[in-house]
Amino acid sequence: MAAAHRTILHVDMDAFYVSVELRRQPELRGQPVVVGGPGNRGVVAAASYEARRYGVHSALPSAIARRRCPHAVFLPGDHELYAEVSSQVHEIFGRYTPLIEPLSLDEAFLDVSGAIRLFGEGVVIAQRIRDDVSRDLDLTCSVGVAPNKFLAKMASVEAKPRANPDGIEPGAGVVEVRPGEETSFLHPLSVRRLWGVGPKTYEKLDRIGVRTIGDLAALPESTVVAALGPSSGSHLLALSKGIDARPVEVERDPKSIGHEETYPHDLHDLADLDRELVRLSDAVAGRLRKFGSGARTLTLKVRFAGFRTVTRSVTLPAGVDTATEIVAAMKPLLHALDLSPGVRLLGVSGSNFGGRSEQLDLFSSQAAEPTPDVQRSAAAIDQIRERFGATSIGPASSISGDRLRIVRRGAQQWGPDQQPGATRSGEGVTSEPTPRPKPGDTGDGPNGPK
DNA sequence: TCACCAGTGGAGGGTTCG
DNA sequence: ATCACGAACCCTCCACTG
Repeated sequence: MAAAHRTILHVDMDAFYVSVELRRQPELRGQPVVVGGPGNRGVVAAASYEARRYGVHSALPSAIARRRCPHAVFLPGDHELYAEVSSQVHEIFGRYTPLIEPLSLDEAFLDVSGAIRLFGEGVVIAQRIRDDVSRDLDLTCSVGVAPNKFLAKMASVEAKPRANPDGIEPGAGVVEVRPGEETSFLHPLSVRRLWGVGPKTYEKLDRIGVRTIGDLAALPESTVVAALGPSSGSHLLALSKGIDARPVEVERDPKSIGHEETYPHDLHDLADLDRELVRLSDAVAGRLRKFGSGARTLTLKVRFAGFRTVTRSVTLPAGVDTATEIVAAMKPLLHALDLSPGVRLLGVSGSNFGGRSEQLDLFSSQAAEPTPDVQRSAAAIDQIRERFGATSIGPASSISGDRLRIVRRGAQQWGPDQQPGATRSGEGVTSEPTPRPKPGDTGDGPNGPK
């Protein structure tokens, strides 16, 4: 039988990317430091608490961050290093429970219900994890302890340090919401804090007089469902009462795989767009093969100058996993659009998995079925990249006219570097998907409790 | 022929999160 | 006066089937 209640931890690293940078540049400690895309079209991925005092926070456009805090040190970011450190953090979690659900490089849920006999209460485990992380990795984190994921996440926010214009308040480090305390903890908070309430949903709730989580919890389900729809409505109402039965899920298969890129300058030339389409398709195809499944549905995303965004999709009879096939499906969709305003962003993604794609072994010629050339050459490309690096080979049509280098900027994380003249060779597009900046990390930010 | 119903899957857009 | 990237989920509309 299931336990009477679970003990869930939400662990959130403090200013993660910045803190990792400070380990190798200790002379920057105590200064405002920002990690993110430096260009005009970039955003902040992480800000030190010193920088947050000036209103700099995750997802803030870099241009604004620079204005708010001109003396801040801006660093470009090193995703590979953060991933490496993240796995070391993960290893520490593993000392206490195998039930770990990573939310991003710097956040995870842990179900420690079964670890209490061995290590002590939830808060004890939380503190031990903080001690381990501090001692072994020289990093700090904040931990929420609660009977479910939602409350644990809310609690970790309360546990965090806070930056105001006047200074930095250290956080409690660990905050627990005990069974029975759910509503007293939750109800005074702004409904904006609910997981799933963004600006639009807040607007709808505001119109029916809901400001706090308590306001929402007091409403009949029919009212909430009428305002927000059946799915979101009943879900948010449950959360407002502190109810969240979602389990900590150790491994979840992705439901879509895609790449998109914002360009330092809007693209007008169809040849440029076609070339970019090939590049993105090639990146997606490579990841589909690595994942071991073809995508039946392919979606093209175009953001025009002026920010209007459209998507166009097709569903094929069978899954595909080669650049050739993806380009063949996407090109007509792209060409059917009026591209005259100029294109700011292009994206390609695959979903609806299930098509064929066994990893073909190029050099042992025992392919089970007769293999189309496209697939055999795709497998060859994967192997060459495996051996010689992601930039070693790319589609001929992704080579830009004015230089002989294969242009694979790919794995662009927080926006274009901008610098119009500078060439950038960079990492292959086939690397892992990009992480996140998160506005909520600051604890208060632009929209605190009203 | 029309209207309606329920279910399904696709297309397109929107919202939210990290 | 500036807004990245990757992914999940939701909603609405529509075509089609029976």
